[in-house]
Amino acid sequence: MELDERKKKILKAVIRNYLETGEPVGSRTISKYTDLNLSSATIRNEMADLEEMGYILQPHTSAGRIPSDQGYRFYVDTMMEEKDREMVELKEMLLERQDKMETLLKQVAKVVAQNTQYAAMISAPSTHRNKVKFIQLSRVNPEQILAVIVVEGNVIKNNIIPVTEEISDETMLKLNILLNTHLNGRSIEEINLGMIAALKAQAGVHGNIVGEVIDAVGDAIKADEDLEIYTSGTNNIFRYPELADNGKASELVGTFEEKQQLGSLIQESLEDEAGTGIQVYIGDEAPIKSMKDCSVVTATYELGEGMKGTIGIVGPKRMDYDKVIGTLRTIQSKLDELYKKD
Amino acid sequence: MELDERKKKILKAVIRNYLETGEPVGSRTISKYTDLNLSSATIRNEMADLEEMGYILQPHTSAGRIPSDQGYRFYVDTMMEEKDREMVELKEMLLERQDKMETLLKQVAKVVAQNTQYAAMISAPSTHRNKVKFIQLSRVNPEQILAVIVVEGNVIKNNIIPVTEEISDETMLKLNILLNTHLNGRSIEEINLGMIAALKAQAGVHGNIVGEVIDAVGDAIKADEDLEIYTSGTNNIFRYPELADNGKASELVGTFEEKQQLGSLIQESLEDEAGTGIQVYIGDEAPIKSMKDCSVVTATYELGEGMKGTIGIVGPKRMDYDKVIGTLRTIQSKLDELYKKD
DNA sequence: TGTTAGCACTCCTGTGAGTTGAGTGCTAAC
DNA sequence: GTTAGCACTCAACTCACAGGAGTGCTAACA
Repeated sequence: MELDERKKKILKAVIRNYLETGEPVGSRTISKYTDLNLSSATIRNEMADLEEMGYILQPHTSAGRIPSDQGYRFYVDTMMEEKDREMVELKEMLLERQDKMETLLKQVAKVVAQNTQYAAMISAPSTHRNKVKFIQLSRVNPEQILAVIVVEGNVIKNNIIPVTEEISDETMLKLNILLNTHLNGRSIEEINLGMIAALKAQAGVHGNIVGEVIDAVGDAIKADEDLEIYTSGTNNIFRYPELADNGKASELVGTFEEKQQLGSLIQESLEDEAGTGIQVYIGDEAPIKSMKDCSVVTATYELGEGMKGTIGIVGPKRMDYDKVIGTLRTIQSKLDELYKKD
Repeated sequence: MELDERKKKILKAVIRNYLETGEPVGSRTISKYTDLNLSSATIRNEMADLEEMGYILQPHTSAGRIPSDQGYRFYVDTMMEEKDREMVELKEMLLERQDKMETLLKQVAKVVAQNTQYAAMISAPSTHRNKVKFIQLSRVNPEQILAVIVVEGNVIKNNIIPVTEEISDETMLKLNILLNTHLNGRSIEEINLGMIAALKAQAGVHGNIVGEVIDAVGDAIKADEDLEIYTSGTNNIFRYPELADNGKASELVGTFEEKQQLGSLIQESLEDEAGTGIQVYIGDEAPIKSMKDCSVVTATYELGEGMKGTIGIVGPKRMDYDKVIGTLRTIQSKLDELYKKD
């Protein structure tokens, strides 16, 4: 059977109505609130067809229809009319410049959650294939040396190294030069065991310091990889009865707290980039099973230098996709501006 | 009226029973499950007295009794029998040494949540009245200077300062000496406007760099104050019907996500230290209003050098206080050991 | 005087019947 | 192809009623 123009209109009307009310929608409603000028009986026939084709379904015989996952998918793919969202709070927020990435991200998540009334998450931007940019050893006091490692993307790692023996200024200088000449500009793949051994040999009795520094380098690059994720508005899930029942709510809250679980979502969204960087997962499409009754919309954002992160919104399947996607687009461009201004 | 031995026994029995079942407990139950050998009628008389005195209450006329906040309070203050908790996971966890404070705290929170089946939170230890320990400026590349500030307690703050003019090695050295001689060992109160002005004047054209460094010093000390808090097991609240209903659950989840709100609790628990450092807040006693139907137990822990943090457990009023307090005590001592081993 | 048995009373809880109403599918007429 | 009409379905609500747990009170007992 074919999905002609009229069927599409009806499907759209069903979905729109259901997104608003959350109640199954009947033929009479459609007949009244569309410009099709068709009687409810005709609508009923069409709806029976749509059901057969899998776009909508009936919770029970004598109820109206609700969209199926396939229906939502069709809607998202072909019928959406993105709303342009103006977010006052966001503008204000970005006016007072955030120095700390963490604060910025938390704020963005908060604004998104407040604007959409869904749960929001955001991952810190991560660069891949980091290279060492700069290393600095300094003596804090006779027993402690501070190692600062800066890797590309200005991720900074500090490490305090305890030392037993006295270390002269000269030695410190030597170690600094040694480390910088050999490690700067190197990626983690380039720093191999042979190199490490050679460096340690050159450092002589202070080989252990070199060892610690190299460990810290590894950490600095890795730390960047185990992505930090911030969430906001988790409690918005209680707004939607279909998610708020005990079992589901508990699972979802758990997932949002155990942020690692969200990692797979972030990952997938970063990899599978198609054009605009906005992805919609409906029900089982998301890689997290506790979200099987949810829809998830993710957007990748870029903060320059290939620093990519992901923003995600989790809500019920009857999510206001138009609004959500509009919001995410706005955020994308604001973040872009923000970087350019820097 | 006086609270004689028998009344106490009955009160204890009512509370114990209610903690287990969560159902109002009737006179017959008490008569059967205590060694008092009294008939239900007698128990009823006593229970009427206990109700009049405010220790227990009736949800409705024909129901059993449940403890009032006052009843819980009395129980916690005078009748508890702490259980010694052995936590296998904790031991294992602490065996594999955690290098990162953050990971350690998250793990502790997780273990506590899993062991108690309540929601857990933990604040990072913070030292008060920090002093600057060490400052180091270094040139990452011609346009960027990295400032590293170490304050007491080894809190480290990095700041990248963009510069337009070329800065010579000599100037860098001078700036380093200038900053270190004047700022090291100073607390935030000691660094006043006059001092800042003087430093800027001495730095001449590079006054802006000094300004940025001083801002960073402020941040480093402040960063330590706006406490980091980690949570775990938020979804445990769904185990307890009295907390799981939509409105309450939503509020609680919100509170746990907005970690600042938990700050007041942490603060209070740190200040009001009476001996063991364990505090019990029943209902309204806690400074957070979304927890009015909860009980909160907090414990301060010390990681040496006056680094104090707080662990908290949030659950229903019918919390297994004995177990929770036992657990917290165990954690306290384990963390203590951990520090000593260092 | 303290304890207990007995009894009427309260009130939550569960159940089953009956009603309502929204919505459907089908048929026949337009 | 569209529509009016009608019988049918089924969740949701209401209501009455029974059951049961628990109480308070009274009177009797040790």
